[in-house]
Amino acid sequence: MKISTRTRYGLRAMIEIAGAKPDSGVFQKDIAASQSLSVKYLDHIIQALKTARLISNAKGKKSGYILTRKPSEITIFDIHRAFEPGICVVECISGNYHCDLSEGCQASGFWKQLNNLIYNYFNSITLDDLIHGRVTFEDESFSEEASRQKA
Amino acid sequence: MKISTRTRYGLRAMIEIAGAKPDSGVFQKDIAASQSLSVKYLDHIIQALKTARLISNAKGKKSGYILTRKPSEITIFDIHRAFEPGICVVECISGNYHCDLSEGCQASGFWKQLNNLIYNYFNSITLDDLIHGRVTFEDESFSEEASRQKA
DNA sequence: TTTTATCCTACTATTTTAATAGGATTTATA
DNA sequence: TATAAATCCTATTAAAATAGTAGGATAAAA
Repeated sequence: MKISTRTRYGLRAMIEIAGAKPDSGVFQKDIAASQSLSVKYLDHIIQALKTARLISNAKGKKSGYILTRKPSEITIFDIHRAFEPGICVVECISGNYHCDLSEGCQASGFWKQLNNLIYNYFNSITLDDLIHGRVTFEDESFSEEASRQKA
Repeated sequence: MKISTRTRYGLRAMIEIAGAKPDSGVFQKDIAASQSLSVKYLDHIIQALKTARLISNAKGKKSGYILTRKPSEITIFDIHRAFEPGICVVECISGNYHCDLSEGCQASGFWKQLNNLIYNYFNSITLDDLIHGRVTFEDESFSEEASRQKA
């Protein structure tokens, strides 16, 4: 249950582009610098965002990226979809998958609900919410219990 | 964002054990057969559940597993925890992680909320809910939009 | 025409996960 | 008391996914 680093970097890149002055595009090298990534690596991430038509730029030397839509019109699901084909927590709930056991599988409903929960969340939050600090989590205790990690 | 197959099989094994007649334990070979897994592979999964003290058995030839608690007292989070150290959708929100950018990271709140959402869901559903069919998902349209997968 | 920046594709390395394998231990039972 | 059935335990291999690097083509501003 890990979000890929590409998606994480992609979201941060979007936040950075969204936060720039409206008239000036943002360069890859600046994003790379502020996020401590090589320009070459960030390149993939930027290209994925561009292919998904979330950002655009002029060609040539004076390029630099801007959003194609207002931050309030870009959901996190849109950004996630630039890097992943969709949200699918287990293969066996995707459309064309056939499972011999699915007839009586008492777990599939649980996974479908989980999938839906995540999808609805991703779809309900926009880039605008993030850049205006409307999505925060104050309670420090959550990480103790739930997000314990390998040493 | 994939649930590991071990966790999936583990959940199904728990459902199978929970669904057995109360007085008779369930054998690995029977679970393996009904889920089309080798006994050797299922072995790992069963051992993880046992280490997590979710199931127990007698030693020797007439073994066979039973739940250590009532299904209503076993949450999906308990089962998940038998296979994973915790729920952690991105490394950078776990307790002892330090991120240079976290000072002004406008994404971390989003990830923490996601983590919490999943944790609360896992914690709110019990094995009893599953074996009595209380967790279902009827709407067929969800998979079209959200869970599209690679061909 | 040189420089800056994106664009595009291929590749390598790393890590994670899935699955197999071999044999030790325990105990019912023939 | 031997043997068969079952779990227990550890090591290893195989496969897949992901992260990250590399090289050069292209476009346009200076």
